[in-house]
Amino acid sequence: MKDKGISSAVTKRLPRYYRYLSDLKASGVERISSKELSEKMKVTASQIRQDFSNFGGFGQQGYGYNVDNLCTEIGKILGLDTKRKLVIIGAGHIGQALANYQGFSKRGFILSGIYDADDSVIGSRVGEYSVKPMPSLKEDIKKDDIKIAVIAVPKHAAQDVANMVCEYGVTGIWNFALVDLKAPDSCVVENVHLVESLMNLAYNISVKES
Amino acid sequence: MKDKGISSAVTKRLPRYYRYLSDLKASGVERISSKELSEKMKVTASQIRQDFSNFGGFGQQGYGYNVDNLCTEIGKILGLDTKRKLVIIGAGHIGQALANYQGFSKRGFILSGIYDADDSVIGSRVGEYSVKPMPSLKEDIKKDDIKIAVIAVPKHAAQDVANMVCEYGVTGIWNFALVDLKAPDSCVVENVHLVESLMNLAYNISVKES
DNA sequence: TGTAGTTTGACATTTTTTTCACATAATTTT
DNA sequence: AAAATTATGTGAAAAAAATGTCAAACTACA
Repeated sequence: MKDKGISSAVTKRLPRYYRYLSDLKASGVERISSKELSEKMKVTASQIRQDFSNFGGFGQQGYGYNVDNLCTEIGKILGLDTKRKLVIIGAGHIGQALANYQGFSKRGFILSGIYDADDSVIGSRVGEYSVKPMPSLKEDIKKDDIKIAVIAVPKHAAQDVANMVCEYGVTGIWNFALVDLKAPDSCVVENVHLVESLMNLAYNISVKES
Repeated sequence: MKDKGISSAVTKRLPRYYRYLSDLKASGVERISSKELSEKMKVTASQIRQDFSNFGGFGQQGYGYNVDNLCTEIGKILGLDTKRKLVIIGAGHIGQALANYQGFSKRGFILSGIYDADDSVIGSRVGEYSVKPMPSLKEDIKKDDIKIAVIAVPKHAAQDVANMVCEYGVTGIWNFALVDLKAPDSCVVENVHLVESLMNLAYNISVKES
C-alpha cells in the first residue's frame, strides 16, 4: 500500500535521485550524506532530507544514507521492483528508436512488441522485433498482461489509439504524440513533449542573449 | 531586450500555451477567453491571466485574447521568431529519430547536419542528411553559425562532446544522454531524460494500483 | 568507554507559486 | 444609446514548496 498523499513536486524528483544513486552504486560508493548528494545534484541538502523523510526516512544520524539500500527503497517507491510489460504503437522513427533502447529492462520494463497501422511496414524488423498489425493488439494485451502502451503515432491518430488500449486494459500510457491525451481513471497518462523541451531551451537561449 | 526576472514556473508553461494556441489557430479559432483556454488545458483561468500579465498582457476586457496575436507574441517570447541552426551529434537510434523529425523548421529550428564518432557510419544516410565525422564539427559550427548542439551520444562520451561544442561556440545544448551535463555560462543546457519520465509513469501506476 | 564530530529528521520560517476577488473597460444585446 | 454581460489585469490572500535550524542519535576514534 502506497501513500497517495505526497505532492508531485516531491515525487517528480524521485527518478532523478534514483538515477544518481544508481550511478553511485555502480561506481562502488557505499554511503553518502545528504550534503554530498546535494553537491552532486545541485539541490539543497535540506530538500533531499525532507524528500526522503516523506517516505519514512532511510538514513542514520552520524552516518548518512546507505547507497544500495536507499536506491532499492526509492526503486520500490517508484514501482521499479514490479516487472511491467509494454508495447510500442507506431513503428515510425520515434517508435523504432524506443524499441531499440536497451535501458528498459534495467528499470523493470519489458518490451513485448511493436505495432503499426500501416500494412507496408508490418513484418519488417525493428531491433529484435517484427512489426505486428494493429488488430493483434487486443488479443496480445490481454494474453500477455501488457500494462503500458507507448504511443508514437501521428497526432491525429493518438487519441483513438489511446481509447483503444485503455479499453483493452492497459494501466499506463507513455505518450509521444503532440497532443495531451485523455484517458479514464483506470489509466495514467504521461505525456512527453519533446518540442516543448526544445522551446524551453530556445527561451533560455533568448533570455541569455538579450 | 527580454525580461530575465520571470520565474521558471511561468516560463516552463509557455511552450504548452504555444502548442495549444498553434492548434487553435490552425483550426481557425480567432478569439479565446482565459476561461475557455483553461478548460481545454486543464489549468485555472487565473493562472493563464497571471502568466500572460507577466509579459504585459495581451488581452482585451470583454473580448478575450486574439489567438493569432497571442500565439505570435508567445512565439516571440520563446525566441521562435529567430531562426536557429542546430547539429545532431550521435547517429544512433535517437539521433536518427531526431534527424527525421519534421517539426523543427515549423518552430524556427534548422537542422544543419548530423555527426558521429564511429567511422563505420560516416557517410551513411539519415533522412536527407549524410553522417559527417566529428572533426568536421569545429569548422562547421563556426562557418555555419550553429547555435544549438543536440547531444545523442552514449553517457560516457556526452560531457566531452558538450565541452567541445561549447568551446566551438554553441549557445545551447539539448541533451539526450543519461547524465546532467555541465556547461559554461555562455551555454544553456536542457537535459531530456526519457527514463525519468517513464519512471514517473511507473510511480503513478503504482500509486493507483495500491 | 568516553568524547568529539557528524548527520539525520522534524519543525519553524521564509520564499515562491497559485488562487481569489474585484475594479475597470470593452463587447454585446436590447 | 443604455443596460447587461463578458472578461481582463492586478493586488491581496491562501496554499504550497523550499530552506534554515537544531535537538537527538549515531559514528568514529582514542
